[in-house]
Amino acid sequence: MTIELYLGDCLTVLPTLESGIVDAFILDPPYGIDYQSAWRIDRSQWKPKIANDKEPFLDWLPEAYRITKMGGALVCFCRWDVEDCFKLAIEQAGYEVKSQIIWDKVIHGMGDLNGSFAPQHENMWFAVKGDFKFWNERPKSIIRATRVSAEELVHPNEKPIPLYLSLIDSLVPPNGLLVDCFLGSGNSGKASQILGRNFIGVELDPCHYAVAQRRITEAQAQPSLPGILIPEQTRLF
Amino acid sequence: MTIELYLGDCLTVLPTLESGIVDAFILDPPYGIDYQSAWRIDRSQWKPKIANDKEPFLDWLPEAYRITKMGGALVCFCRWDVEDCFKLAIEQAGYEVKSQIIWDKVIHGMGDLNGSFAPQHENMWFAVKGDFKFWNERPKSIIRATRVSAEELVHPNEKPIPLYLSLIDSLVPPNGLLVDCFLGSGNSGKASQILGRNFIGVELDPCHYAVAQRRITEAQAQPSLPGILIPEQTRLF
DNA sequence: ACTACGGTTGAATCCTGAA
DNA sequence: GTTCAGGATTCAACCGTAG
Repeated sequence: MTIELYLGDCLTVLPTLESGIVDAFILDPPYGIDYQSAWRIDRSQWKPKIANDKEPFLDWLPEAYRITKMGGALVCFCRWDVEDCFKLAIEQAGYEVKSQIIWDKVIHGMGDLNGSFAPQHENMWFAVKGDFKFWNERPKSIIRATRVSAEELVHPNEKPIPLYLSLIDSLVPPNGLLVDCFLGSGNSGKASQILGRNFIGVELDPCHYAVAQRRITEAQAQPSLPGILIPEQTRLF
Repeated sequence: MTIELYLGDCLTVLPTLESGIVDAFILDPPYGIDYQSAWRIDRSQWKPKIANDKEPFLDWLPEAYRITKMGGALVCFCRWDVEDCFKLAIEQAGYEVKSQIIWDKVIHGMGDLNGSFAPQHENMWFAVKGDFKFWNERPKSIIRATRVSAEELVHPNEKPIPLYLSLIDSLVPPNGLLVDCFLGSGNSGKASQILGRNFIGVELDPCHYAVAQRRITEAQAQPSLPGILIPEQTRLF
């Protein structure tokens, strides 16, 4: 098993990688950043309501597609209010979107307290290049995993390790290669290491990179991990 | 409490209603996927297709918006692969989309067995007209409710009563008015009756209308109802 | 009252071959 | 070429019945 970490911009790192080598991308790109996008897209087709003229960052998609192998996959986190433009961009890069995956965060967030449902989920698009088959069991479209608690949080949009464990176990076969070019907290890499999959990670921010590198390379003996939640049933009405 | 049921097209019934009287719409329009339910070898057991289901049906939205009161709400079911055009149409009618609600069906469906996550959820858009406030508790964005069992199923895409109970309880205050102009099985009306909210229902198909009418007006003494599921926690990894 | 067990089903999707 | 009908397929949850 190999783990490679790069400090740098994915737009410069991805082009250095060979075509058709990646079994799966699992990543969590910025939902809205100040960036002058080179992405050519018919804006009349989507109406992202992103504050401060910020835009979803999508320019990495064509390179990601290039280095994905035939039969490989992509999982891209996105919030419900920007998911339509992510979906369009993923399709325009060449992928076929096959499923919407729901991360059930178990513990809800805040948002508009009076006029919106308490946000207890986040979305992912599952897309494939060519003829994808699950190497093992077929997973389900809802994955329950408790949010990382505020105290342990090292990155503002950190996703929990059990969530990554579930996704990686479904999508990356043994000896397969996982790539995350928005490493953030490094949890994708840590989960990849736990499951023994090959991993390439890229992170732009030196602070986040240092934290991620420490976490991924730190002692491999892991204590008990918090789990994916299998719900049981109780009556309410 | 009043319950009014109309046999007819919502495009002709809605215009006869007064403006600004509706607290909430909760409805389940044709998705536009031309789905054949319960595909089985024994053709006599096939459930009927949905009428007018070649394309998402959206023309009712402007009239729905007109008769919604300021501070009123709309919940519209849709599937993940058609939700973007529903969202756009809801916004174009004048509503503000505030939340994506996930119905966790507990039991997954079939779909592409090799290359898609087993579909275990359906989506709803929650949208408001003007300044909406929950009259009671703030609900969460994921609602778990087991699919209607096959024997009781009277409509191919019947949604379970506990799901409606949860939504109505959140969105329609006591003495408020709920409207569903795609009545189908009539479960929205039945749930409304159980909770004592005023209700207006419209259904185009005479067969579905007859069944819905019988169910809604039948003896009000209800036995114990199956429940919304509150998941508990189990470790997997 | 509880457990065990068999039967049934799904707002699917792909593929093949006919029309 | 293109549309359409029909057959094959998974698996966890649920129901009813039997013990």
